[in-house]
Parts: sequence; structure tokens; C-alpha cells
Amino acid sequence: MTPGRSVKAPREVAPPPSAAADDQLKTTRDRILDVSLDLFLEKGYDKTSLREIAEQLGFSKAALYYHFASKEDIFKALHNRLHALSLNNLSHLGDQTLTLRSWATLLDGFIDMIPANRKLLAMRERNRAAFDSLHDTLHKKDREDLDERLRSSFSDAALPVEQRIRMAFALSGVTGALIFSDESFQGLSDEELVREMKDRVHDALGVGPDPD
Amino acid sequence: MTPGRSVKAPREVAPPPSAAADDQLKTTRDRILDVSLDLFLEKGYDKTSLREIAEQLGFSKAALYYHFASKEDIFKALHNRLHALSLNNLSHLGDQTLTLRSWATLLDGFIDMIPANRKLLAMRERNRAAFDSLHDTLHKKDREDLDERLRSSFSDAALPVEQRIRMAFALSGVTGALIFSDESFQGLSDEELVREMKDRVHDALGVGPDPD
DNA sequence: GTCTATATTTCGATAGAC
DNA sequence: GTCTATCGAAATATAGAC
Repeated sequence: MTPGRSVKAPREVAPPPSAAADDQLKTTRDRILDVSLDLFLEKGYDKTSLREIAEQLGFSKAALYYHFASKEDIFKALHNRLHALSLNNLSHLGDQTLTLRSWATLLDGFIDMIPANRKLLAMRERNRAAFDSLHDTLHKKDREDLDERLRSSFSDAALPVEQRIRMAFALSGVTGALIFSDESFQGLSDEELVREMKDRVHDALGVGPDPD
Repeated sequence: MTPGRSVKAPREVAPPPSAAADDQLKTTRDRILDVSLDLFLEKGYDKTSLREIAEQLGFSKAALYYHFASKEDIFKALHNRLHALSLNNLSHLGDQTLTLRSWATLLDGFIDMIPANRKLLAMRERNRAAFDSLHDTLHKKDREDLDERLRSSFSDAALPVEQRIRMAFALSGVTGALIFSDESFQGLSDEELVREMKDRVHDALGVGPDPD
């Protein structure tokens, strides 16, 4: 396991031994993002200073500015990682009208991505206000964003009330549980988590398991 | 003197006309909390300054310090409002072992409180990182806190995996949907929302509706 | 209880050397 | 690409008059 020093060691973030080698292969830019992700997840975006990020990386605060234009720029880069995930899913879903069945398919795809992106997704959950502020900043006309797509679905008065609640509940059940997943579901394998989550989603949506 | 409408704030909080009279009856302390709640919900705790809070109230920033010792103190007071809600529910739930059925009862009680406390609950969802930081600050030994109670239940390895996921999912489905509730479920009556939410919870937990 | 004015601190960001 | 040193802004918080 990791050495006992979770203190502000100037150099090591205490990565698992196997990841130490990987870190050498990563660009400095990616290492900055990884450290930032950890800190934003743990302390929140606003309460994390550039000084802390630099400290954990072992170099000075000013050096960050060679790689990123601003603190918000780091945040945006993490937002882009999330955005890339959502694009994966949107492609599965054409412009067809949103049914409970297509919603289930969408969420199934989302759930599959959870194990590989748990920290990123949990960080988003814990910093919703900051993310929404960012969202306003980059007021994208092209709301290809998954979030936007989702919200507009919930708001669609043409859909029956029950269906809208089912969709919102299913989505929230998945994303919300992410917050607990690290600390509370320690013993669970990724496969267990994924399978159980999907079962819950299908319960909530009132559709049978996906006949893939 | 009470500075009735000397509000030169650029934008109105737009309180319902009937609430204007109520504001006269409230203590200044409560009015500060109400304005803070609105701003923390809209912009996030960290990005809301005391200057903005004071501005909306029509008096100066320094005046806030007569009523609260610090910004965090305002936050704590809102935390206490939430805490009071959770105590309501914990009393329903003794020290009995947690079953899916008792969990359903707990969440039903929680859902009933949603309409009257929507903003408060949504604000919490949007500021999870800040709330958890606060939680660490007041490291309460007596974890009578609802949140803590819940997390420890999810972590209980004695419970079957499926049950733990069901519980976490049901809770998250409810709290997460709060974020959407204001903007997306505008047309819905409180009764509809409450009933639908309860149905979803019982689906997720795999228990029939509460035979109350 | 509220004011004006100011202290204090922290942080994001920049300049310029190496 | 990283450093030291520093700037400037903004925020929290305090002092003391009214």
C-alpha cells in the first residue's frame, strides 16, 4: 500500500507502485489534471488553490501557467474529459424521441463507463455549482452537452409526468450513488456495481433489462 | 428604520407579494439566512460574497457581522436547518436494524418534507464539497447526523450487496432529482411530485407502498 | 444595529531570469 | 519548463463612530 505520509510531501502524491511508472509516461499537462482532479474531488474546486496543486506536483505555482492559462482553464480541461464521455453516449442516441427504453440504453452505456471514470464523475457531483458556473461562461449554442439534453427531456411537458420523474430519478440514482461508491462500496467489484446499478435503473424506468 | 424598498439592487429576488409582508415579521437574522440560501443555491457558496448578500438585503457588509460571526457561521446556520429536518426523520427510526422496509419509511418521510424545503435541499446538493468541508470542521462525535447514518448503512458489509445498492440508489434518486425539480418540474403540483417520488423509491427498494 | 473606513489575508496571475 | 519575486484584486473580518 501507499506509504503513511499523506502529508504535503513535495514530491510524491503517493501513487500505487504500478502507477508510478505510468506517471513517467504521462505529459506534465495530464499529471496536473490528475492531481487537480484528486484535489477538486477531495476539497472542492473553490477551496483548492493553485499553490496546493503545484505543491503536490513538486514544482512551483508559476510553472502551472506554462501549461494552463488559468485555474479555470484546468477546470475546463476536466470538463472536457467529461464531455468526451457524454459524446460517446449521445452517438448511441440519435434524434429519435426519447422513450423509457432509449433512456435505459443511454444510462446502461453511462454505467459501463463508471468504473474507469469514477473519480471524474464523483468530482462533478461534488462541484455542481462550480460546473454550472463554468457552463454559463462557455454559453455554448450547440447544446450537444449530455446534461443539457437530459434537462430538456425532463422539462418536456409533452411527456407524461410519470415518465419524466422516472428518467430524472434513474439518472440521479446513478450519478448520486457515485459519491458513495468509493468510500462505501469498497468491497464491491466493478462488475457487481455495474450490474446492480443497471438493475436499479431498469426498475426505476419500469422496463425490462436491455435485450442486447 | 426598516429600509422598506430602498433596495437599489440591480435585480429583484422577486418574492411573491404575500411574502413581502412576512419579511417584516422575520428577524434580520432569518432574512440574512433566506437571502444567503438563495445566493448559495444560485451561485454556489464559495462564489457568493458577503458583499452580495448585504447588497440584496439593503445594508452594508459590516452589518452582517453583528448577526453572524463569519461567513462560515451563516453556512452553519443553514446546515442546522437541514440538521433539524434530519432529526425529524431519525426519530421515526429507532436503533432497529435497517431493512429495506424501514428505509422506505425513512425516505417517505423525507419526501414529504421536500415541498416545504426544496431550496434548502437543492442548495445542499449543489454545494456538497462545501458541506462536507464544514462537516469535517465540526467533527461531531455524536454522529446523529442523517447523512452519517446513511453512509454507514451503505458501508455495512453485513448487508447484502444488492440491498446496499438499492438503498444508496433510492436516496440518490430522491436528492438528486431535487436539483432538477425547480426548473424542470415547474408544472407539477407538490402532490404529484411527492407521490411519484415515493413510487420510484419503492420500486428501487423492491418493496410495496407503505401500508400506513 | 448599522455605518464608514481600514486592516489582513489569500489567491490568481504576471514579469523576467535561468 | 521551471524558478523567484511581486503585483493587483477581491474577499473576509475588524475598529470605532453614530
